[in-house]
Amino acid sequence: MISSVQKISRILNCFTKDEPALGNLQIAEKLNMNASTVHHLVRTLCSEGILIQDSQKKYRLGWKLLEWSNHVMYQQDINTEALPLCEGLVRRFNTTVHIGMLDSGEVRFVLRVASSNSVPVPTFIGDTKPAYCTSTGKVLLSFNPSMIKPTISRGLLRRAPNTITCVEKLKDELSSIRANGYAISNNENELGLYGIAAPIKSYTGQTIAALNMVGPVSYMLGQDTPYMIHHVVKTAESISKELGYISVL
Amino acid sequence: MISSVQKISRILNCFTKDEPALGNLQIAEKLNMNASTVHHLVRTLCSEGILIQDSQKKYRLGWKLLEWSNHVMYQQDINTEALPLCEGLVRRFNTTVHIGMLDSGEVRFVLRVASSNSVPVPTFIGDTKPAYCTSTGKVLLSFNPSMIKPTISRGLLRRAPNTITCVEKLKDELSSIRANGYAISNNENELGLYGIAAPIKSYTGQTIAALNMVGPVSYMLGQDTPYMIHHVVKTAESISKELGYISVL
DNA sequence: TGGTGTAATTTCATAATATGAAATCTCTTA
DNA sequence: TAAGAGATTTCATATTATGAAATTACACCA
Repeated sequence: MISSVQKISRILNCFTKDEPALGNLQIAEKLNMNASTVHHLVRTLCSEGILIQDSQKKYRLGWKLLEWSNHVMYQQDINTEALPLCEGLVRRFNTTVHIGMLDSGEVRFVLRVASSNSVPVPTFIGDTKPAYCTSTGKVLLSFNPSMIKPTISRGLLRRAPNTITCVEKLKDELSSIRANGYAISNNENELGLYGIAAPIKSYTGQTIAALNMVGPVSYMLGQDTPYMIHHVVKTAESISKELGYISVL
Repeated sequence: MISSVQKISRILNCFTKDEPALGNLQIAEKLNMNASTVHHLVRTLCSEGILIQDSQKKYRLGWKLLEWSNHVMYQQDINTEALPLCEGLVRRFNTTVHIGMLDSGEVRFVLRVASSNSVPVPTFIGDTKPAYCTSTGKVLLSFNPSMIKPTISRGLLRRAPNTITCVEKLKDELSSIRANGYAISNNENELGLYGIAAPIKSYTGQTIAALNMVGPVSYMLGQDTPYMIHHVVKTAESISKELGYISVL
């Protein structure tokens, strides 16, 4: 049994950066659904502003999604408080900056800031990545120890040359991250990427999110890395100070 | 007959800035729907990431909406190209800046930039306002003459002391806006607000959106208004140059 | 510890809505 | 202007959503 919610979700998922506009038949084919069924759904989605139909009769994601996304709680706070600080980092280092949160034992990216100068990095808002082999995830785990066991129990698969696949080594790594106040990931999740992450804390002291800056290994190591780390940590601290409290995820 | 799309849309619309978290019964009451019906929908919405359930069992808008909103076509381009320029305006003048597009004869705001220093202005992304009595709308109308007639035919209601309610006067106003390259709205739509708007054009020369800067009348007239206008126009031109082409709405 | 109240969640027979094959419309291209 | 491709509509039927009532979960308090 497939519910209407799932059908709608699938339809909206058809639209991507590479295919921002789709015709009725294109959607129906992609989803292996009947064209008239899709048509009914798509028409109603249009009438709600969730899709719009452009001049070539292709459908596109609509303004209603913008409206809703602006009410997503953490997004509100992040836009007001964290965005300008993240943009500062991007400008200073020509990198890509993310904010990630733990979601069911994985890292979910809720903010991404890059510019046309940023060294390109393939990440997307809403994506998840494993927690044990990303700088963001390791920060979140080290400051949320209750999540360590469930993460480990799913297994530590090798994903890149330096992935930590030994439970004991991971625990040691998380301890030193907790001690240092930041995490590094160098070729641990994706070949060629180097990330720095630091905790963002609420007023209760709980680490609710992590600030992350990524770039190609060669680029990042060609910079003054300690200086970068210092700025990531300081920025995360500023965000923590400003954010106050977020209760979600 | 009420479709599943509408039901879902209504549920998501329940979540606002003021009520970012709602329980099952709260939603059911608001919508006058059966609690178990709402529950079924809400559960599936959670499993798709469209809602999330927080630690107090309240539901909130979820990360999936962020993901989709990032694929909304104009949002992509606007975030990359226009956002930094808008932020520059906000910083320089301590105002609130919008980008609006024509949508079925009304102005739909697709971007809003403000800061904690901005003089507060009550506007929201996704909102619509009448075209004939807002600076943004007047710019869009004056550069898209085919929309003038349908707008007028809905009537020109007085909404504030200076609303233009005479068709001839509006046509004159639109001509001079076309000649000047910018529009002013002073107490025309909302009491106490003063707006400046300038056209954003695609490479075809078509005006596809308008840049708008608003503030309280007293604040705006206390500044160097011509200087502000100059900057709004210049910024809109820069965005036009960068944006290239947007085909939606 | 147990009792009470509130809200979330589940169940399942029934009511209501979604489905899809085929017909029709609407462009675009030759 | 004819042919083709895709969008759109129709309507009898299949499928899914609905909601009253039962159950569970949990917080608060004596």
